[in-house]
Amino acid sequence: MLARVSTPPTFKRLPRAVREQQMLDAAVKVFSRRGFHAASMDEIAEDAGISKPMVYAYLGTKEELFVACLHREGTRMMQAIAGAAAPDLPADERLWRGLRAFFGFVGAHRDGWAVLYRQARGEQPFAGELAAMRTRLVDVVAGMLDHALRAEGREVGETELEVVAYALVGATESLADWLADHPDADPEKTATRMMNVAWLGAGQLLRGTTWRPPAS
Amino acid sequence: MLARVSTPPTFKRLPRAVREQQMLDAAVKVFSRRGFHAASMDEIAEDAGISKPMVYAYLGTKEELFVACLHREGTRMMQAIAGAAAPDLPADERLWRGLRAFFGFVGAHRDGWAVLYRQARGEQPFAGELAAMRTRLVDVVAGMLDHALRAEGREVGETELEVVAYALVGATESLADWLADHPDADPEKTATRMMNVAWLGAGQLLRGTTWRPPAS
DNA sequence: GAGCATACCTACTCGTGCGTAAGGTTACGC
DNA sequence: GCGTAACCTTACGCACGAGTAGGTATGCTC
Repeated sequence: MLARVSTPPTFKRLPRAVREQQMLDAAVKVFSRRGFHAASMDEIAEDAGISKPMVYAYLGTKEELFVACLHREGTRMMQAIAGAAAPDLPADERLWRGLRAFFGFVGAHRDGWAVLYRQARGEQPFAGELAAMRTRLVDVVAGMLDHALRAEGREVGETELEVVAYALVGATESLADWLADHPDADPEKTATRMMNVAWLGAGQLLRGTTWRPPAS
Repeated sequence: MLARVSTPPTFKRLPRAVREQQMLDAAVKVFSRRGFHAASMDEIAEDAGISKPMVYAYLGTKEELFVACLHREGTRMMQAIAGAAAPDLPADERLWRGLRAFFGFVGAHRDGWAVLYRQARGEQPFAGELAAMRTRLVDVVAGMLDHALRAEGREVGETELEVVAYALVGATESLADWLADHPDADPEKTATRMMNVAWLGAGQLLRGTTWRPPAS
């Protein structure tokens, strides 16, 4: 009450949709800085310029809030990538565009997405959420490889394909981390480097060249 | 006291070194099942067949305990890999042996190491610990690539090298996760697959072949 | 300008789990 | 056979943070 006197005009009453976005912004920021567990609802509320019960009223429990963050950021990323992927282009062109979009997105949301991603990997409750996104990505990549293979009349076992896709996605994530940790690095250039590793490696595989273990 | 009567011979007094290993075993098990935060010291103590204050007396706080786990498992892994790396072999042979040792290790410690690794990525307090191990790995790989490059009279910028190494390490970790999630998958085969992607891709790069972005 | 819904707050409860104090028991040296 | 040191216990203090109860202000509708 006493404090109220000094801040009468500060409290703007805002519509729900706006406040929800502010809360999500704050949540992403705090979660990414502190990690899921170390982040407190109080801090998120304070950072959003609002009180804690409002967060509960709008976004639910802490876990639900985190999932909401994951969804918003994940959806944004998927859209950014999907927007760049014209399905009737040659495989390397599609891969290139996808990678460029992906690294562009990570570069623009450094502490946003990459760190949420890191977070969600460990925490049991969200392993599922994240695994789903990852699986979608792997499937997309595997599909692309498969498509390119069939176009050349070749074919490869399903597991084989999945594993290669897994490796590529892993390499890409790893470079995304690297990018997030190097604020002055160029996303475009990073995408090119990834493309080099991925395409030369995968390209060889597509052409039927394989490496065989020595007889040891 | 009453309970004591029914269990007089149960309590073996064991030397510190033995108990410490038992505690670490239990800690690795519980941390990997529950995750760092969800794991409770009580459960770890119970699983080790000992009471909580003993854990504190020997291994210190929860964070210190986790770091101790990380160190033990990390050291074991590094040794497994180092033991397989004769420095005077050709680069692809060395890479192959390293990968085989690595996947062999992960295969043998599925819920041990791979999951701790996943854990440590997110949690702020351990980002440093893990980053150090990762950096060592990246340096080893980068050194190998550099060595192979110079042998062919070629040379590449330092960042370039680091990034490629980063991508390879990321892809390898990703496959390690895949392996940990597929209990009946063959580590040897997984290593071969990784070798395919890595070596064909890196091999091309070594030979000077590079992919260039289209003029868009 | 009464009524009603929505935005928003302060100030609590309560569980959980880290870390510890204080004391009991076994082995071993002398 | 007795001290002493290491081993091991039960039982607690205490902080922190998720989630809530209950109340106040604001604006919109008729």
